[in-house]
Amino acid sequence: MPELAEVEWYRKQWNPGLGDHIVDLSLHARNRVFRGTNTRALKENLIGEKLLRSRARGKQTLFNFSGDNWLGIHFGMTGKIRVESANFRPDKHDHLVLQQRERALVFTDSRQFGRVRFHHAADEPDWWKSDVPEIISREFDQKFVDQFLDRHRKAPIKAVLLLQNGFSGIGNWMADEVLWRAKILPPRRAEKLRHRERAALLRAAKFVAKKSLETLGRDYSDLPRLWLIHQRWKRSGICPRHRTPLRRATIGGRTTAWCPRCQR
DNA sequence: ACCCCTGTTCGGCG
DNA sequence: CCGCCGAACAGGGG
Repeated sequence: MPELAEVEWYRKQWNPGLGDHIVDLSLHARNRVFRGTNTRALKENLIGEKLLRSRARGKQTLFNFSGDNWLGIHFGMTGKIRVESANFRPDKHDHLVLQQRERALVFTDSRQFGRVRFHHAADEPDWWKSDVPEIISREFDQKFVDQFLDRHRKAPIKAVLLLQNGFSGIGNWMADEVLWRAKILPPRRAEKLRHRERAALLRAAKFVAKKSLETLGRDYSDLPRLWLIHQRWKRSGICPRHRTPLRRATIGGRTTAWCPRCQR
């Protein structure tokens, strides 16, 4: 599921455990989600510590524990986190369980495209440090978008929207939503976009990010009825504006849906 | 059985 | 060297 708003919602799922100690922890070190991670250090350091706070940025999350401990979770395609009761027994795809006295904090990922990282130091981990502005921030402005499009001028705009160095937290459905709202045809090369279209792209990206965070990100309630997302995976999806049948093709390696009448 | 998938990385190739 | 693109990763669902 996870694009920025869904990631924000997932992040909050562990909130019931804020302020409580980790009394035990289970994981399988060989699982792919722990690639590159020192799982022994993770286990030895985290047990006995308290979950203090968490953050989401783009598709990444960072959980901060007492004793200078940091846990980073990326959800990939199928990762998710949730809370279970204290007597929870992990199933096959429950790769990490942080046991607290009153509950279990669980990370699940059937396909294991996600990733769990660990860092033990006073400072934030290097892999969390980033200069990429969040889409809803003031730093994500026309100048930033224009420069990013110029750096990827030969790529289809759909593919550019999926690059996390520029459009942090945008994934496949959000990219289609943004292009539909900005009325831009997904296969067009970034260099072909006019000033007016670049401005529309910026506006649409901010709008979709903000509105998604206010609905999905807050309590997983429904996105506005007239958004493209409700149509894009239907066999005969239609444009929410005027019911024109949507078109579909693979662009930037991903299935893409668009309205041939609205988007030029 | 076969095809699809809201993500990322890597190697080939132009 | 740069950058685009398809394959690979791995499993579940239609």
